Amino acid sequence: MNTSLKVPIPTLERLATYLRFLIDLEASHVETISSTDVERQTGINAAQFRKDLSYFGEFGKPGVGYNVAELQSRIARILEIDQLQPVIVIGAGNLGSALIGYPGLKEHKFEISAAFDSDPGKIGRVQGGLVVQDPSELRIENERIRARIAIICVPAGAAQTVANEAIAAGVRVILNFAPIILKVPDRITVRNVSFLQELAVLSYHLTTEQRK
Amino acid sequence: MNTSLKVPIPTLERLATYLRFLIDLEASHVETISSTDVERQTGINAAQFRKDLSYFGEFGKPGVGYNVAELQSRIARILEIDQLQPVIVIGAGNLGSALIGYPGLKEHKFEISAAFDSDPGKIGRVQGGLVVQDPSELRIENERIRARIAIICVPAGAAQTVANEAIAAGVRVILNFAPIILKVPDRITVRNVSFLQELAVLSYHLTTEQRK
DNA sequence: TAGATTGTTAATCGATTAACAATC
DNA sequence: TAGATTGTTAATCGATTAACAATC
Repeated sequence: MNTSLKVPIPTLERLATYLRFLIDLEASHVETISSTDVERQTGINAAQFRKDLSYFGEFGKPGVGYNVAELQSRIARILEIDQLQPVIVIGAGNLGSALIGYPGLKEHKFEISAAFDSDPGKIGRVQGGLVVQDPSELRIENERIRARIAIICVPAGAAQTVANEAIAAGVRVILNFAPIILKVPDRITVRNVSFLQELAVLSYHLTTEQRK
Repeated sequence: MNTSLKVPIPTLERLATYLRFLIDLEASHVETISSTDVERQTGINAAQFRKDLSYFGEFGKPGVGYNVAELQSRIARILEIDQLQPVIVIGAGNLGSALIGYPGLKEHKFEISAAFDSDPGKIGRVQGGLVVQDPSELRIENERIRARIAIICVPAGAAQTVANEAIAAGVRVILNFAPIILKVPDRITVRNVSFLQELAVLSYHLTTEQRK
């Protein structure tokens, strides 16, 4: 095994893809799979797959392949998706509501434990079984919930402020949907999701015709 | 200028970030900006910024910097975000509805021109000014709309089928929210957005504590 | 044993960044 | 002219992939 501590981000992203794929395989009662099978079915290079796994140990049997159930549960453990993880959502607009109502999260052990919004018209309302709260409650609420993950779906103008509040409340990683670059301390990890960025890249591809 | 045709994907992603940033600068009446300013305010390396732009031409004046308004409009042109682009949304559940109702899209010249869903309970209903249609209408509808961009927000099980239908209807690039790897012809570009993948990567970061 | 497939090393490829001559 | 900053080349860094000995 590759004892180095530096796991490339692309490797982590693919790990999540493998996990999804393995869950589907298990549902279709496939017991064993080889790295070549993975390549055929996902398009991810077989050597890449093996290399990705090598950061975390040995998972297969030479000449045989990988046990689907075992690999699945070991990847889940690596990604800490084997135990329920509380998450807070800040911003209960269209997107926030969609996330709160998304059943896939719970299936992957992410549980939305609280929702916040500064709109007085939303505070106190119930969404997906949660009462929407004022962001000023964030700190006190999170003493109880102890969420380390926050999802930010507020407009760009409010994002930095709520990010600061979330961090003060003990959040350590942030999934940011606001189209803005958040300034955070080094110890905090942020991942940005931007529909507009995705669409912009696709839009460029339209101009150039071909490309794989 | 770097006449090579191969623009790295990360460069395109950053281009979208620059565009957003420049729009904000323009709103604050900043007229000129240097690559060092960009680094200070976005965290993106100054050389990187200059290199990214170099794929598309010359944009600045040595000793002076870049004209914000001009750079903004030229990047918009490169990404084809200077003219209204029709988009179809397939899947009008929580996420699909959120996208249909997202004003940021129109601001960036993406116009959702049709929405489809196979749920009979949704077909015929109006959402965000659009009548939800049966996916079997996709082909005929798109003869009129001529959208080349489709956003897929159906469950995993239905995603490949609707992708095929979208492609048959003339769609050339796909933004896929379904947690599945779509099989598409080489000429089609797909970008995947996966909340679960994002959360999984963040979840891993929690296990390792530090990291930037 | 022969065939298959792993885990890992080494080679390749591509993206980031530092350095600097050219230019305003 | 002196100072600032560009665009681009070259050096560095990191990720992908091919190759293969080890192993079932």
